[in-house]
Amino acid sequence: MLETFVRIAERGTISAAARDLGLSQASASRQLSDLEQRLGVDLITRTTHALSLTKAGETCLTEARLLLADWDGFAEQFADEAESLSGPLKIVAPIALGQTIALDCAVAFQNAHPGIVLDWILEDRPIRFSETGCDLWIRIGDVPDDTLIVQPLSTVERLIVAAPGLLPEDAQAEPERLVDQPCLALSPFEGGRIPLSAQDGTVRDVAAKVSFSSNDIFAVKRAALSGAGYAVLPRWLIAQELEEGSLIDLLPDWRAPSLTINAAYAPSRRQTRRLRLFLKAMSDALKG
Amino acid sequence: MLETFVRIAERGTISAAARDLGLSQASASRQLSDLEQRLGVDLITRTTHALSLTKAGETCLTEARLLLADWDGFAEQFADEAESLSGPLKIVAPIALGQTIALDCAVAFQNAHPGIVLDWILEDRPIRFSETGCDLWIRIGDVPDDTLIVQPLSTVERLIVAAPGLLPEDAQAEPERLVDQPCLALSPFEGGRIPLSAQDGTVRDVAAKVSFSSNDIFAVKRAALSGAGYAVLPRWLIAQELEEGSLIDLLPDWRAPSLTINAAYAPSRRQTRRLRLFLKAMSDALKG
DNA sequence: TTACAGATATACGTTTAACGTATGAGCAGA
DNA sequence: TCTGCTCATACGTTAAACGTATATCTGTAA
Repeated sequence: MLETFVRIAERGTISAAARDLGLSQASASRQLSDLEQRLGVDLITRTTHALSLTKAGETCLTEARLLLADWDGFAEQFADEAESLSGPLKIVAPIALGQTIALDCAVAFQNAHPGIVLDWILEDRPIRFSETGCDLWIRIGDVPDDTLIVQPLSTVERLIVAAPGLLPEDAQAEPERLVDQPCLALSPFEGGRIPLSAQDGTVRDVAAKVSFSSNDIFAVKRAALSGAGYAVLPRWLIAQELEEGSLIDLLPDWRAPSLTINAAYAPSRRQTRRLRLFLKAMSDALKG
Repeated sequence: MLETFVRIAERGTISAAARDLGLSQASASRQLSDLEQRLGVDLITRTTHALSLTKAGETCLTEARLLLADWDGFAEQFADEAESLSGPLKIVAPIALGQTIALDCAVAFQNAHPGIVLDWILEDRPIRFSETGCDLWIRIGDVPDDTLIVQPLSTVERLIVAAPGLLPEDAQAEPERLVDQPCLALSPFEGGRIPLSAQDGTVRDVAAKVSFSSNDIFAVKRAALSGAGYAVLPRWLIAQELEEGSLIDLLPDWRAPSLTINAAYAPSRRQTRRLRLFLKAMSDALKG
């Protein structure tokens, strides 16, 4: 009943929700009516071709999701630990991360637990998490939603790199060597300055001469590989290139501020075991 | 289903729970079996004449109560504000408080909302709240259960009083005048000293010569009224006697440490409206 | 020891609630 | 206008839940 309502709200149509749940359209429609009557409020205003949540429907949706998650967690806590995991797991991740190491981890998790059905959504922009029906939101940097529980998974080391030849390799290199070089920036890049810090805590600001910027980090990486300039890139993205030597660490003693990879989820009283274990797996993978 | 399980656990027999819920004994028994099968765990070990919760049953009970409370709160939040309150409200209160002003407040609340069914339990000793099935626990002083949400309702001013004649009334009286007088103590009374503080913050410890002690505050009050000595009593207990003059404030400038009246309840995501309003009424009554 | 009162679990027929199919009406896009 | 999709309602069917009846067990009192 609650599940049907949530599904209807997510899919935007009663018919689609009914198909999802293996119900007839008539049943889904009736369940929604019943719920509305039981609560004494209209939840969804229906025209024949478009549904929209009422004000009460909005709050009902978020509350219902929490309630369902609580119930899932409740039922699951008694399940035998040895029992295999199963069930849906819908996750939003940053695009670049979700195409590479996070994806590897997720796929490995799915292989280890064949009963799990992963829905892997890539999206860099902030989302209204509660409206997405997702179980987990992986995000680099702050999570702009204080209704969620945020758990840091790992930190991202960011290096100044370029293709060999742009500058000679130099273990003692100082930040000032960057000022005349073209910078390949990941937009939005604000302020035009790159704050760098050394291992001993010294801090230095370097002006960046941006010659290329993109909102796609793979494009920035490719530009760097082609020798177009230097870029600030996370280690996980360029680990292989560093090893191969196709990119080199221009300032081995200096690092751009590290970012935090956070995991955010709805504050249900007891999270499902599959989410708990997925979080653990992801945390281990990102730290290792 | 969950409700049936909780009721069975509370009543200790399936038959009684079935009667409470208006079900046949067979249905209640089957619902319990179904729940156990669904969770895959034995919740209650049954012999023909006695039930006892298993380990899993214990945790299931507390979780189920929270889940049910959440559901109640969920369903209720859409109810029309104008609708009258109804439903059960089971409350544990300290004996003396629950026989006097708190009782007055509770009865007034019940009169204002005839649909409410109050179950008013008086108990001074710490309880295992989650095992009682209560909605609210009113307690003077600390609440020894950190799984609960604690909300201070009011503070209790405590005066040094005695019947007239024990000592002459004296607006400038100093604590030292007590040392030779018999003290009527509420047990447990530990340390043998009464810490007093003046309005200006001055603190003074007075040794108490205990000649009488009781675990019943009404007995202490009565002993004081009979002139047996002085006592430390809360203002709400003796407001009328002070007005009549049958007890007098021996140290008008000094007070024993005040206590806090706390309200504690289970951390459900959304408390029921009746509990919320009762708390407000009780808070107003105790502060006024 | 025996009888009884009160407890639980199961079997079986019945009632009730939920479901699916079918149908009519409404709206969008071709 | 026509087609394809939507939602709501009516109706017959299916499945779940319920109650009655029954067998069994146990603690208590005769």
